[in-house]
Amino acid sequence: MTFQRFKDQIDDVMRDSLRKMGHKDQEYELLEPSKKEFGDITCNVAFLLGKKLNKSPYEIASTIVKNYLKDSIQKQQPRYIASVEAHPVGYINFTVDCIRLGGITLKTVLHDKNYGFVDIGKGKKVIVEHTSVNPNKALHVGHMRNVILGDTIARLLKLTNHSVVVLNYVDDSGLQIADILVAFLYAKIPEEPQSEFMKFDKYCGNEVYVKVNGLYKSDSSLLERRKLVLQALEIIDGSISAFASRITLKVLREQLKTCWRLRARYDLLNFESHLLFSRLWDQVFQMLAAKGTIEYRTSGKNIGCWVFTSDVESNEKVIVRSDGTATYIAKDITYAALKVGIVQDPFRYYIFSNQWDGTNLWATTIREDVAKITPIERSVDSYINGNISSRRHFYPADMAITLIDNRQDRLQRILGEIINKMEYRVHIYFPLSYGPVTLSSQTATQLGVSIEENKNSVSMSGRKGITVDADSVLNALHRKAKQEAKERNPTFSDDELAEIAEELAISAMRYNLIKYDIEKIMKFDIEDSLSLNGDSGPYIQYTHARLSRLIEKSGRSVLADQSSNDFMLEVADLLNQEIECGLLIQVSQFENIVRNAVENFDPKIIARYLHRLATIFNVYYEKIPIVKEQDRRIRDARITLVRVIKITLINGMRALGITPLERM
RNA sequence: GGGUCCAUAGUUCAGCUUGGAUAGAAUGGCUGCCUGCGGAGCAGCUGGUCGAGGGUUCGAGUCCCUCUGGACCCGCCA
Repeated sequence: MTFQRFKDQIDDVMRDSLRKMGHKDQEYELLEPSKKEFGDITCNVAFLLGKKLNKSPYEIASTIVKNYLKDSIQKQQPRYIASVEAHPVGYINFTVDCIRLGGITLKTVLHDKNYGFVDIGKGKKVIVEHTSVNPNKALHVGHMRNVILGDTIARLLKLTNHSVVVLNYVDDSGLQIADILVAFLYAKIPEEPQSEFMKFDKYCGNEVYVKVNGLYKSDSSLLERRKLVLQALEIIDGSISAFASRITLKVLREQLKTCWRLRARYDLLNFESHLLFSRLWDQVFQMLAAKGTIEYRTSGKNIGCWVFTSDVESNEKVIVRSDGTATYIAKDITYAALKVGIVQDPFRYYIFSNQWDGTNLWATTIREDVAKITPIERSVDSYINGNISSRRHFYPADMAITLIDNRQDRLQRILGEIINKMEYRVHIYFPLSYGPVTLSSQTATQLGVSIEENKNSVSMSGRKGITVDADSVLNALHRKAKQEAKERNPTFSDDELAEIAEELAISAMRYNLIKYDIEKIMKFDIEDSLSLNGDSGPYIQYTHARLSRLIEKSGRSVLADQSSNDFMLEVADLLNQEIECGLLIQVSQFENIVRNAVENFDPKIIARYLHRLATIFNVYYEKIPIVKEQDRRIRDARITLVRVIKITLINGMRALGITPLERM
């Protein structure tokens, strides 16, 4: 902890002073001042005491400062507080000793490549479920928000020493899948897209699904077919199931390509069909019935059903229909129960694929024996090569986080209630809800969607074809970034440019999807999203490239041995410009930023921090000579500061899944 | 009908958890800054009755109430 040392010290001297004044239990807050001239940390205690003592805040503040605080501060060793002042408004403003804080910050960062990633998790196991898109369509930008938020949170948790398992739930047995199957089997819609450039996931979602939904209106026999298909999906070894498996895996592979392209990763694919075949629900049902969590209705509206009565909702929720079949929330309960260990893991696993980061992606299977894996499952992925049927330990976890669209909040609350009644550990099941993505009116108009006069955004709808798929946005970003990179680096080969462009596209997309408040609806505008300037991922990368160039040009340091303690203070002493102090303070706050982001599951905090750090550095770069500085010692001190900023920036980028570039 | 959430520069958004000093970014528009460390940058100007009204408070963008406008949720569908 670096900046925290300063804060802790203020806490100490405040406590000490208040105790001596006879206000031992007086509360107060240590806040970040709104302006730089008000110091580095400010305390509001005089306002709070003023109320009690009926005196003016300034009077109290100056008494505390003069009579108590100054003495108390003198005794601190080492002293991080440089000065303290009672402001006429009533605040007590503390200023940090930049040399002491700078010294300890430089030392900490230079000795720890993982600077900032404090051990918050202590090995605690966390399951993060994200993506979970029906395998009948291409991912649109709304899905991408789920993917990127989930992936970033998983990264943050992993970097802070949580044991993380990332799940992707594949709903391969619902109505939407049946639609696609009906289209191919009975509606004469070809199984292969007309154009070889059309991705299969997009083909299914944008053409097949839309077409078959149109056909239902004119040909009601297709609806009958769909009913039969739905039933057939529940037969383990049926031909419909096998066909369904082939189609959904084909779509899934295309979806995963998009997710992997954005540097998301998973540990396990959980297939809904396997969950159903496992009969786990029967166990869960027995437990719920035995505990009285769900009740059988013998009269009233829901006669013949098993229902759950919420403590907070007025309407009771049907869990088992009067015909004995379970409603869809049953599988959510089952899945949640599995995640938190209420029921035993029934699955076997096989390696579905290798991923971009070198890790294996596993998938569930309900087969006990390698040989029984169907040729279809096998052929779909050549990576399998017999490595099937391992027992793995994906479940249970100390905490299960699920990324969900906030339109499902109500349902998830009920689910949470049910889990809490089965499991004594609280907050173990944690739905993390985010606002859906809507399209700006401009973007909607570009898609040919007519919008009402007073509306300035449009909800996406797969059925109506109102979507912006992730691949198209990425491709557009890639093209634009490549063009710009080429203008700046005319000598680079096409491959080099493509590589850079891809990293810029990924970073622009990822940054854009996490920078907004997680719980708020996000308006997506295709033009805005293509921006590579300002508050964006590429801006961070640009700053990193600048830092790299400076280090590259710096040569050998004339300063003392960099591992010594004296070196740190020597360097901090040379960094006596105001903006250098500001940069050191920023760097020293990174640990607190990470802690904040993890505790609130809020990646936006990291993005805002990186932007601020990069901005201050870019101002520094404009104002102060670094490599050009004539005094060798000052020059080398500045290069040391540059190195420290670079490490901090890189670590923030690691958390966000943005690649630091050397050139762009 | 019941419930959840939102409203802050032309636009997109921070700030609200925990009330405090002159409400911040980005973008757009206008204007400067490269023979110099990377101009995907920096500096300046422009731009706000914090939806409206009331209340609590020494003090409200922030807390409470009412109203207006908007989004979403509430099935023996998934």
